[in-house]
Amino acid sequence: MSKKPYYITTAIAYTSGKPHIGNTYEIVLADSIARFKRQQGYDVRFQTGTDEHGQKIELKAQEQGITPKEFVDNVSSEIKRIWDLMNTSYNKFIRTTDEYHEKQVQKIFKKLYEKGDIYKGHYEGMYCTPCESFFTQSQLVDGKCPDCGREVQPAKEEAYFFKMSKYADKLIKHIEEHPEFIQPESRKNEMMNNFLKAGLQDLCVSRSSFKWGIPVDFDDKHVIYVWIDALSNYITGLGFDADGNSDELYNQYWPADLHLIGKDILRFHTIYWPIMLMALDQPLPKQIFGHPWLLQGDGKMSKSKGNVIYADDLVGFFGVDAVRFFVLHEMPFENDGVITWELMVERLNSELANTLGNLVNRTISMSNKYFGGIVENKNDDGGSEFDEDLKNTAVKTYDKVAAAMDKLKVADAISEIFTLFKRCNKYIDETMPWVLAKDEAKKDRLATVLYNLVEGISIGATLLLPFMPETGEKILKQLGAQSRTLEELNEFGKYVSGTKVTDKPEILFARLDVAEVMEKVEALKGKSEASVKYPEVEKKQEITIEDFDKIQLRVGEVLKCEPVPKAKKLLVSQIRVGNEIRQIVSGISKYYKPEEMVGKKVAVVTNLKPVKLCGILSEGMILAAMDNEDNLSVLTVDKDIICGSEIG
RNA sequence: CGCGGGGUGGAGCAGUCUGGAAGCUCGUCGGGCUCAUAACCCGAAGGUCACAGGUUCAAAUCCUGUCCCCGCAACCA
Repeated sequence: MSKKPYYITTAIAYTSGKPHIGNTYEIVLADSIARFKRQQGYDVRFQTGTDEHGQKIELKAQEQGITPKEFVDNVSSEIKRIWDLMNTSYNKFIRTTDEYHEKQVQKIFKKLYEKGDIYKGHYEGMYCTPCESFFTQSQLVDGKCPDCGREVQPAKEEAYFFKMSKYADKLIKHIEEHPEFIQPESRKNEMMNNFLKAGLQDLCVSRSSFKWGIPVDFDDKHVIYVWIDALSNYITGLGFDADGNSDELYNQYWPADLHLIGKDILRFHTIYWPIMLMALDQPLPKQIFGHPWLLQGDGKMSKSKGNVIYADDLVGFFGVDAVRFFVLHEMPFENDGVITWELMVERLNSELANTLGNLVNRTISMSNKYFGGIVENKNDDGGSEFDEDLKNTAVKTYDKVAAAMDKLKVADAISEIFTLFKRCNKYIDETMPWVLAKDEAKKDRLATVLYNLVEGISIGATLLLPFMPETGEKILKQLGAQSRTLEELNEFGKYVSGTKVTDKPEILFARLDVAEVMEKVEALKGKSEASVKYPEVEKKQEITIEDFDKIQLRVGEVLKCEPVPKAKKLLVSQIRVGNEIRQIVSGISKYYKPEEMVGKKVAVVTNLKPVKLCGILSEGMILAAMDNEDNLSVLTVDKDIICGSEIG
């Protein structure tokens, strides 16, 4: 009897930097699903990897003075290290710089080109020659290059386009006929209404503005842009061949059962990717789940805010399984979840240490104390109804977990398991083993109570394996329980009567003190801050004193300042510069209240070409300094000096 | 009228699609117990489900409008 295949993938991680806990969440989620499916008897293939091309990487490598390949080798192995640290059971770690992948991507590109689905066209826009970049009209700043401020010329660049519209109707039909295709369902409507029904534009699938990518083999001025390169990983990782000589693996596992991705890239996976597959005459994946994000307490995590939480740090404090538990349990199905150190500690203490750890510990201690560790089923229910209730809960847990997992509600699945552990704790209070122990006549009853407990915990621990593999194993080992199949979880009493539990129960999760943890976290933060302190000073082109002299700087006094209606970031100031009064708009409302600005003597650029911002004329610029942590300070003069004075 | 998410006991969230006694975790208070990691079990207090209208026998849930918060986009000269 051959097992049913189940192919699950995560998005491949972009190798621009170290992944934070939000990125790590995805792989853990996928891993728990993969492990659960294996437990259910599926032949699971689980693929993850790294997406390693693109301009951003080219630039970062350049900054560090290494080749792009060296750069991505470093980051990719770091990502892999963290995936391994999280104890994830992927079968395949693909890198988009792997040779077989690159070769197939070229073939796919060529095939689609020959078929006519990809055609050579032109990307039109305004071009800045020194920056080698295209901009749309709306991106231009004052009609000039937004990066360097130089003149731009209207230009056309050759590029390849994918005829998306050709397949749009077919895709719409597919989505409508397969309600499970896009999950959660609310996202489906978003995709349909915003993109598909509005009409698909042809997608630009090549670039010639940078080199770090897979070259188009029949036109080497171009590299293949991220869509075709990255998305193809799901099939190239199985040995797909565009000419029809695919590996056995491909036939076995494709189409994928589940693409697990972040909600931000749902569009690419539910529109571009299916269309690519249609163009290749390949079946579509069965389901795509755009999971929500894991956010840090004070807003979205970002390196510049210095509030990034990394998986390694968390694991260092709490251990792998506690972190797995946290991200899986705390992440709701549709809305973004929040992670803070305090919350982490709270969960660890209440659920893991108190409910679970303590339960295992007290059960084993009692077995040792009363029966020298031997757990025997004497089938003495003592005439109580508690046994029945406990058994019922235990036996039904698997079905509840499975039902939740079918809907990808991993958090709910875990909650179900903990409901069982809580039921076990309650059972102890109901049956009061310590009272039974005082009565020799109730020895069989006592034995039965402990047996029921051990059996209940065994069932829970087995169910826990996909989510917290190490913990599940540890518990089963401490109990001396044999591994069992899922069918055997629907039956109470599979624990072998007469087994001896460990005589030295190990603490599974130690309680932590929030204050102490926070102290250590602060220390950790301090350390990393000290080492990354100063911002990099990028080298701009050298200028002469004459160039500098072109800029006219003056001291100006803010007479009046108010917010710009309809604009979030802008303040408009009336500034006296010598004998004239200028109106200047600045994007500083996040940092200064209008009344704070009034009276300040600030540095002003007075010969900038006036522009309109949100409909308001701005005649100059107030100079301000800004750091990486989102602090901004306007430059003021340090002695009282008359406004209009020249700066230079 | 840019796009989207959200406002539910002190905190964090579920419930909203498919109306039908307001639920979970933490915290607080009271009690029980002592096998255990000061843990476990029971009970209580605490909510006009942002606000205002509407539909309905019945609204946290459906409809309309308003206010507030948070992302993204756009202006950051």
